[in-house]
Amino acid sequence: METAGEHTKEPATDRAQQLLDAAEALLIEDGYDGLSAQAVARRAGVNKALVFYYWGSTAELFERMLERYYARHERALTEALAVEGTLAERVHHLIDAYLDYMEANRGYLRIVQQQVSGLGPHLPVVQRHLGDMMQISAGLLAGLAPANGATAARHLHLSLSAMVVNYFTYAPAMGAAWGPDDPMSTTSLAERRAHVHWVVDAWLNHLAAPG
Amino acid sequence: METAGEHTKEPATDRAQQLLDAAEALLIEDGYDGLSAQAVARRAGVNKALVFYYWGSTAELFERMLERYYARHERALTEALAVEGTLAERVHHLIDAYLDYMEANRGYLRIVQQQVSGLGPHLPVVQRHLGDMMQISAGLLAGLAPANGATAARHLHLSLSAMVVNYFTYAPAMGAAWGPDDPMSTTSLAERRAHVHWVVDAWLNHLAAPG
DNA sequence: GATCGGTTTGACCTTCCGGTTAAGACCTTC
DNA sequence: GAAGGTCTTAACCGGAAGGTCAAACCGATC
Repeated sequence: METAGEHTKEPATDRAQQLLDAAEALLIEDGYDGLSAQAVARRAGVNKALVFYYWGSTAELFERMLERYYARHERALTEALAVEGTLAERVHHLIDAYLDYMEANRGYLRIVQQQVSGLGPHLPVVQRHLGDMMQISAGLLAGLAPANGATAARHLHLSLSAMVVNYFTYAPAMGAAWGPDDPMSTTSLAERRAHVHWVVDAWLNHLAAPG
Repeated sequence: METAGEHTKEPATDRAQQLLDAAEALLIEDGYDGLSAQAVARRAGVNKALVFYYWGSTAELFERMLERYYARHERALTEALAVEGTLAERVHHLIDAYLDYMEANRGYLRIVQQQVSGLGPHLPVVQRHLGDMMQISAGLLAGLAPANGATAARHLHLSLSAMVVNYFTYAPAMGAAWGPDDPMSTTSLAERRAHVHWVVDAWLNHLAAPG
């Protein structure tokens, strides 16, 4: 009887975590295409067969990585929502948490985007969590967007998320066209943060006085 | 001496176009991962070797497909910009053209997103065009966003593009969480269109009277 | 020191990938 | 109908992928 090879649940062994971390590092460096049992094992300095011994399959390993990302993300957002304040302040808090998390977890966006746009095998997982996070965020936004239709909370959520997420995806990919500064530098990120906050203020303003 | 196998320039043969179209159809159905010389050939009903006979390599075929998408997209945007009107009207026109193009070319977004987020082999091509389109759009937006910093034209462009693009990427991926209606139905798309227009109006409003 | 369990490894299997090649089919043109 | 280019195909190659397996390792326990 194996101890680690229980593939129905997630193994919590040191080795298993080590492989998970190796996969995450690899994802950040080489993208999703660079992920393979061979590559993960090499990165962790062990034999390829260990990946299957601890995780059963590459699919389960990658899915676990995805779940870990989502768990961290949802916790970050929930914590941000727990802070008291006016509705506007709470939205600003949410944005900050969102940006902070993206900044600290560069591989997260990559794998999610990859799955969604590439009809990847883990799409159901992504789908489920996208729904969950929409509920979290839309619950707050519904407070300031009573109307249905064009200003429905789901639209606001999607746009908010889009403005945050696409910065990390596209600003670095624009190269010199973005500007002289590195989009991932502290000052650039602060500028983007200010932009998103400004947009939200514009929303609030326009919702209050749509002239 | 070959006639079609001139791999330095793009072949314009019927067969070559047929393979290109097959690749595009395949991209829409199965995503970028589903693309392979084998799959493209099978889809077109011909032998795999023809892909290499006409295109030299799968990389060149896919790159040509990408270039074709971008050429169409840039033409659509340029045409939209040629329409006369107030600044606000022209921005609304630009949004409409953007949305129309995305709606009509579902594979486009998929391959671009895939390349950018997956550090794909065609990233340089994407990078170049992202820069070009930024110039096109930012040139217009600069007229209404004089300020540097948080409201710089490049931020407005990125946010605009994000709100359009992410709808097609994420709304369908949210499943039931998005709502009862199919996000790609005519009425849903019209609602999204109204949303983006509303956001732009909010921007203009807030730029004029930032209180 | 023999045994026993969990751990680790190298060697191997199948499948699919991009790509090549030699030969056959086809279609003009003389 | 022979010639010669164009088009198309089956067969093949090397490499890398996911995955399996039996054997070797190794630290406990008796």
